[in-house]
Amino acid sequence: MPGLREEQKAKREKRILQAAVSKFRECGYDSVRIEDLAQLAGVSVGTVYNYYQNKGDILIATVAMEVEEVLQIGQNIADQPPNGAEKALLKLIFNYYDHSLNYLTKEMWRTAMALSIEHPGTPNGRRYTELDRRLGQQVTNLIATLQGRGEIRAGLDPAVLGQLVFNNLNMEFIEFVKDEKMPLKTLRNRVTAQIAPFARMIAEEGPE
Amino acid sequence: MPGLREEQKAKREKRILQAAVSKFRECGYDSVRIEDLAQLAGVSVGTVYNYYQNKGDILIATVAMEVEEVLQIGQNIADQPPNGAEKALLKLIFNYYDHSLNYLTKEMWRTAMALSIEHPGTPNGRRYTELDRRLGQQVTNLIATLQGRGEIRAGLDPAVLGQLVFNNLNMEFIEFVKDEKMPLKTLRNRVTAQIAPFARMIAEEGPE
DNA sequence: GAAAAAAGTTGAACCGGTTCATTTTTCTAG
DNA sequence: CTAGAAAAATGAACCGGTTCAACTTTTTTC
Repeated sequence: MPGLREEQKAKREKRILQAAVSKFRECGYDSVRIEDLAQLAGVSVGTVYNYYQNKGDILIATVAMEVEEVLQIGQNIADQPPNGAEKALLKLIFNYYDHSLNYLTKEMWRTAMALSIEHPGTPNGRRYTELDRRLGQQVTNLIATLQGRGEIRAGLDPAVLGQLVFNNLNMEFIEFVKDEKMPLKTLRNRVTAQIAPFARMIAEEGPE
Repeated sequence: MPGLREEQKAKREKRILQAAVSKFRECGYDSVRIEDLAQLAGVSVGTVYNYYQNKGDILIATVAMEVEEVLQIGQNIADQPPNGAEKALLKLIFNYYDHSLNYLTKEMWRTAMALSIEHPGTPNGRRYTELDRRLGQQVTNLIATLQGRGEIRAGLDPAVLGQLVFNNLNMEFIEFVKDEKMPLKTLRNRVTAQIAPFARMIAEEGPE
């Protein structure tokens, strides 16, 4: 049997996370105090710290839920991409972008990214970095699939191209969340402007 | 005449910045307290805040000094690049990388980057972003110069290529500072692996 | 089912960045 | 040279994330 203790632990952890998702979205990460979350979840401040190492940890947990979701969808796209390097790459990338604000605000993304850069060795930092790695891997997988189909030049290393594309989509996403006023459409346009010529180049047959 | 007040203000600001550069390098950004800087600079805590908006502001000021220096050197490279897209791009990029740890530690870079992402609207955040923009512009300028020489395909937009290259070198630099153990050599190798094939592609003549 | 052990909860205290009312220093007018 | 104004310095107090010793609840043992 599960045991009373385990049951209550699970319930508390969930309540804290739910309080966080709702409060962070409503009031913004910075202005939400641990005390607010504790109150909403019906526990004490100390208990919050029994379930999460620190404030950032709570945020990363919510970000992880979101990213797991796009990774799931991305899996299908990477496995069965549409024809054409440009179309396939943009489909995968737009999948990431279009879901990015479903549960998270730009401020939450900024904070999560800042955390992973500032404290890369902490569990939170590592967890976010690991999610990034899996996203990058998915891009590489897509490119490998396209190359297997003969839609990308044979001489190019999928891992290198994948990293290049991922670095780019990630950096553009950072610029997107840094600017509260930038609409998704602009992000899509910017990345299209960069990926389109790149896709053409890696798809072309070499000169001779 | 300059006036006693102005003179003392300049002297104090400089002393605070010097205290910061030395303490941040020696003890690490996080573990240095404003009180430590104040003490070393011979002023009170409140006075530090008269000269800098907050702790991050002091860091950005030191980062800015470093970046201004590489921008200076980069100017010459962008104006008179060596022959060959790959060689020219890598020369500019390695100029950035090789100077990056002259005055700053990886921790200082991480904190500055995190700051600019987390608080993009603040003066500090904007200042760092502006430095990034100028670095990116320099890459674009280099590519435009190469294109003018006929070393890069005429059909490609230098601004797009520049952004693509800069996004990549910037992201790889972030990975570099996130990993305390990664040597500069590894960073150079990683970025070379990505820039080399890219340079070949944008230099090639198109198919027909 | 009672006692001891283990696990978990609690909130007051700590810490360091930041603020601001007060005091000190410098400048200006007469 | 002095009084008043302007500018700047000061450090105690504030604030919120984090810690931890004391307390409560659950589980285990006999």
